[in-house]
Amino acid sequence: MTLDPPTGYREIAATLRAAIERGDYPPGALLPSEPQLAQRYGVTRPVVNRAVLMLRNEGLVRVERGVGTRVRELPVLTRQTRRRQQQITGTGAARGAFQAEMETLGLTARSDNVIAEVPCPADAAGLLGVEPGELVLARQRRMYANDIPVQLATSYIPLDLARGTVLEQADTGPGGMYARLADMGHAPARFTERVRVRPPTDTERVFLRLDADQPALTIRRVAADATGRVVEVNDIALAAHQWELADEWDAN
Amino acid sequence: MTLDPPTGYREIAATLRAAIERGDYPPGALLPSEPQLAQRYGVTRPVVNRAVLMLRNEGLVRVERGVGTRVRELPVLTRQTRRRQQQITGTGAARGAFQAEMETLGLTARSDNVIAEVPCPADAAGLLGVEPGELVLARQRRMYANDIPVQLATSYIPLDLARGTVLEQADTGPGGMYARLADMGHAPARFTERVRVRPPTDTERVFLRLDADQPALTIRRVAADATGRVVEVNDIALAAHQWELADEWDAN
DNA sequence: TAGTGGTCTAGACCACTGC
DNA sequence: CAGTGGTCTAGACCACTAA
Repeated sequence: MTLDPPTGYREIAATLRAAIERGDYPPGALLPSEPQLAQRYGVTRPVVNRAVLMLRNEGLVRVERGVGTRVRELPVLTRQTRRRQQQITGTGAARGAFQAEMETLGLTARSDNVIAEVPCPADAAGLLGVEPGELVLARQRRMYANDIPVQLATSYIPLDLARGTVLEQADTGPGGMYARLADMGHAPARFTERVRVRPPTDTERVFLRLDADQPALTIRRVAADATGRVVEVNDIALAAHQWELADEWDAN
Repeated sequence: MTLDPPTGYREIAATLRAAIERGDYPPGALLPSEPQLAQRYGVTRPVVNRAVLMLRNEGLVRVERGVGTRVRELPVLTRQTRRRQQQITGTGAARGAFQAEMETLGLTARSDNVIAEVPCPADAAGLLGVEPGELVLARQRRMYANDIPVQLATSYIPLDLARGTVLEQADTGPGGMYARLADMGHAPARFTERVRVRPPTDTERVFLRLDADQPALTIRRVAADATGRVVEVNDIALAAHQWELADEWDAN
């Protein structure tokens, strides 16, 4: 236990972190300005800025330019693995899973879609069996909780499966995309998911309101039909500080 | 495309990142010193330091004090979910799973154990049904790849189950800890895993050689027996940049 | 001892915001 | 306009490492 004033940007960061967790600065509140903090702790502003940077990287606070530094507002969100989502809600009900989870937390869920034919990302081309840069259908879903962006999911589907089908429409009907793929004889039979933590892409950083130093939590799901052909690659991006991934299963 | 010299710490960071990915600085190599980089880019050293900080937070480089800044040596490691590990290797073969994965990558796996009775961490006490601070058995396993620390896993087991049993020994015999719990009539029947990204604790930071700003990827697995009693809480900590989590399953 | 990064001072100018 | 954070200069002193 130290009663001395905090020295060094780490101690200043720890002091601010404790104050936030204690509730001195509730969610949505502004921290004192950096000049004020600098005077309070007897250091120069770059030192305070460095301390605040730690809290930003943790996702504890977020800067609004020209306004100030604000305490994070949303609680931590939980995402059940897709495998669990299917067990609980039946195939293809990702939309419902997001809605349900947000409602559990007392949050308002909202999402919108952007659908376009785009050049296939290089790291997905091999999986989808197309040339890098070849056009594929991209279905991007942007999800919000209390109107705060929290998740960005982009599905890539080969054009020979998607073109001229309802997969090019915003509403894919009952059972969603996977039910339509099943109708076409390409029911997903095997899924893989890979979770990574990495710096956000520019798209992810802007949409998820991340700093350049804040990590994105990413999930790549690959769906293959019974023949082993990959029919969908789904790239999901989350703010790492904002989410928890959950799984649950029985022994054997 | 810009041919101008990089300006600002972000561009300098991007330049260095590109040089590393291009192989100009191979794994294990030292970057030029910060004074050298400052002169090269026509900025002061704090600016270079800030650029290098970005690369450190990404896990791309690591500082050795008094020596220099070194490019990360290990490739990205993969961890199958425990559920998958069980499917593949049978119950309780986590040790084998780590060994096998490292061998696949051509790395040498090693691990050691620390076993002790410790006060139960506050956030595990409720799950284990003990008072906060009450003693529980802690089995900590530290894992290395090519002698580089890569994973720290700590199991907490209630003392009334563990005391006087082989669970207090380093070697728990064939089938491992879960087989012994089964012998005692407390076979794990239901597992939950929760994945979080957060700043490392001091213990994690030191063991995993993380900077204070680098995130840890953590997994908390809870094992309950058939009666629903929690018989183990396992906290796993990984360097977030170093690992990929993988899962795989069949539809329905 | 010389070289490394860790950290700080005491300024400064800038873009952006809300009034 | 004043206030916010973003970023930089031009130094400085420190602890640590390797020789």
